[in-house]
Amino acid sequence: MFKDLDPLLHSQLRLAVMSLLISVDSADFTFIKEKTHSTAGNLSVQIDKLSEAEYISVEKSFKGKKPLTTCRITKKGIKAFEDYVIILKQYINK
Amino acid sequence: MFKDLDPLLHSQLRLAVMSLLISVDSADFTFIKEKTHSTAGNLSVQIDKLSEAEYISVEKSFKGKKPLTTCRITKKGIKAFEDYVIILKQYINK
DNA sequence: AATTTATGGTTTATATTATAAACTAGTTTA
DNA sequence: TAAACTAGTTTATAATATAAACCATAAATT
Repeated sequence: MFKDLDPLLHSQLRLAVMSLLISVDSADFTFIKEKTHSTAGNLSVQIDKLSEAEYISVEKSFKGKKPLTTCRITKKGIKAFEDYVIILKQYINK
Repeated sequence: MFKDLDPLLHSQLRLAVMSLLISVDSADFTFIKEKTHSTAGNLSVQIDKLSEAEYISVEKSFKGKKPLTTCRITKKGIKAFEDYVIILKQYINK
């Protein structure tokens, strides 16, 4: 009971990002920003953290002349998310 | 999708405390401390916060000659916990 | 052509939170 | 009677989240 919750995932915005990415192949910065109702600054920081932990991969390219940041969840990220959910359920199921 | 998570509950220790209290009539400080593997200092602070929000009620008395702090979840706390769980599930169910 | 506005972010500063360490007050044990 | 223990609280510090300010380029406006 009450195993530690991965602090990287136990954050509203990072959890929302992971939740989003787990159900799509990839998503770009603007899309994630809209879906999560986050500010660009906050999202930028949180994407960096998830990326540094290798929970997601980030690819920077251009769409026409505009920069495009594309995110994907990694295998490590999927595993971490699934583990987090299992532990979290111990807290919320009664 | 991605409604805000009550920041008072989206904290590992406070969530553990609430999770514990929701399934018992009452619990004292030491019991909660053991069950949640927390330090007394941290637990004291977090109990105060839950108490100030009126998510729990705190009663200070004596067991023999030793101080005894007894905590109970309130109706407001039960409601907040239940709401939190509903919103959280939107993040973790795919 | 030069200023303004928009896009797609990053960096930095600040507010909030969590945690640990130190402290209080009294009790039990050696 | 001194040391160690119980049951906490308070305070200081470290970590985190968030907001505000900034940067570079592109597109639109005057």
